[in-house]
Amino acid sequence: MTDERFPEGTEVQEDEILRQRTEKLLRLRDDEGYDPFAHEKWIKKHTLDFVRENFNHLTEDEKDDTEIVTAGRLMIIRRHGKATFADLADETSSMQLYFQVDAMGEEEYAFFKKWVDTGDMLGVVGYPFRTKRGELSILVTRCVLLAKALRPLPEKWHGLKETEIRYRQRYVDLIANPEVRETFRKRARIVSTFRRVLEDHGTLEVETPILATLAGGANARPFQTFHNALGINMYLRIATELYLKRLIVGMLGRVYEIGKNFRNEGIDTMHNPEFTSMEVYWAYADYQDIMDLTEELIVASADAVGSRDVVYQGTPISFHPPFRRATMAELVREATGFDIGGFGPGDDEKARGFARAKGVDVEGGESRFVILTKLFEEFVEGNLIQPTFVLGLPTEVSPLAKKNPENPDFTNRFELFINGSEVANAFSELNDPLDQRERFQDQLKKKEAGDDEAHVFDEDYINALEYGLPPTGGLGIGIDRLTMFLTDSRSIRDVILFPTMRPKA
RNA sequence: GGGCCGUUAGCUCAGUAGGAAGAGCACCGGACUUUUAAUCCGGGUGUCACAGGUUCGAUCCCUGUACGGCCCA
Repeated sequence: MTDERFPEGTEVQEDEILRQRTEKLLRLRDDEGYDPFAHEKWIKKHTLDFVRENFNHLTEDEKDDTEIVTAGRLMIIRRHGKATFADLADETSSMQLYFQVDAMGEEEYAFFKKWVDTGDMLGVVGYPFRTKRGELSILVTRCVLLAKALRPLPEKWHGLKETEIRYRQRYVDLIANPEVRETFRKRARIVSTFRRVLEDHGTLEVETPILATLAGGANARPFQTFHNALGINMYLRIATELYLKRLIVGMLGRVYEIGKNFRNEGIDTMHNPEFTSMEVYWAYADYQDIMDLTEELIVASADAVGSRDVVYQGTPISFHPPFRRATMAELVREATGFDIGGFGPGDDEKARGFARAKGVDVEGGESRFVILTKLFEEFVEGNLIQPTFVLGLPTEVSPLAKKNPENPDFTNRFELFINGSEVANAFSELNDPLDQRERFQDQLKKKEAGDDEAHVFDEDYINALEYGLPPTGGLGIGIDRLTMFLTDSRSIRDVILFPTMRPKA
């Protein structure tokens, strides 16, 4: 259906409010010669927060002579004939506006009354005052329609709840739910806290390829794509690790990268196919130094968004250092009675039997170290509610970590768990190129045995190690998950502005 | 991948043991110069997610599909 008053090709929506508002916009242009979309800028001198902070001293019925020039979105209008109250919201706050024919003049007030609707973007000039009822307000002397809203705002009292619309049309969610804006501000504060702490430690921010011919550095299936000009398959990175360590070989000393990784796996409340991680590598440091750094980053983030005492979905979580530190072997022994120390090289089947007896799914070829890891995942992980460093992960599941010289079956590695989820992973980096080659070969065997999440063999990375990687400590932290816990967000989608969604239709 | 739940007006939600689809807010028209979920008078704006089936008749019952949510793997 088309209408000759709409530009060629414009589809007139069936929605009644959209149609009315669009017609109103066209009448505004035709009848008044006023185009709200013609404005290029507005000199906004004051935020609503500024007004609130600086004129809070005003008492009932008191007005200040400071001229305020501000702007924002009109959220709600209360019309009373020749006077109108409205709530204006901007990026900092919101404030009541008072439009009065005496203060604005007949013509200007009539224009406002006839053409301005909720949702519109409005430039406002006026004076701060406090109403008889005690509400700090702006007495408007002039208002300028800066952009017209053709679609109605969601319900003023209940807001927008429908998760599907909230995620797909985040802009509506952000308009309707100010607490969502606050969550993303907190996320930004966490990220900038990371940058500040890392740079205070002399760490250089770098950028490494997202698009590469190999996707290494983690156990995960990558997204595949194709480069037309080169005629080759390429992958989206699953981790930044191997590139960053090449930079340590290249004598950059301390480097970090904050950016997106992509893993081709399922979506749930803890996983989004693209997520943000921070990885950092320090030359000459070991995993103990990195544990201290991890604690510092997380405590500073908690401070930045509010408090070290957090309640996550009803569960109190304390971010007061030091965090608990325990080895995987200890934790599994406490939880299940499985003592890895009692299982020798020939005891893999015995270990599998133990796991089967505990009801764990066992395929048949697992080593006692894989069984230890499975028991950890099954019986320990979910109970680590308070921040806990889990140390001493088996070498077999840590192909990039340096072995513990006292017990080479285990590595100098830790993972940090919060609320039962892995938030950080760190280790003393394996820098022996001969050992690294063997580890990659083990991974290759796993891949050939059908594990399509096994690490890829990266020959150039070995080449880099052959030039000499100094002893190095490295860390990866999942920014999204940390943000969830620090903002009491139930789903990872609540801390990602535009989460991955299946297209409609 | 499996199980459970959801999808009704722009938004938040009712509803029908199967008989012409409802409320509040929003929106439209009118009144109103201190309201703040303003109030008062008048107006319902809908492909009941989609496609089949059962039935005289389906938003409701059945099957399938799509999208979303939660739990599990």
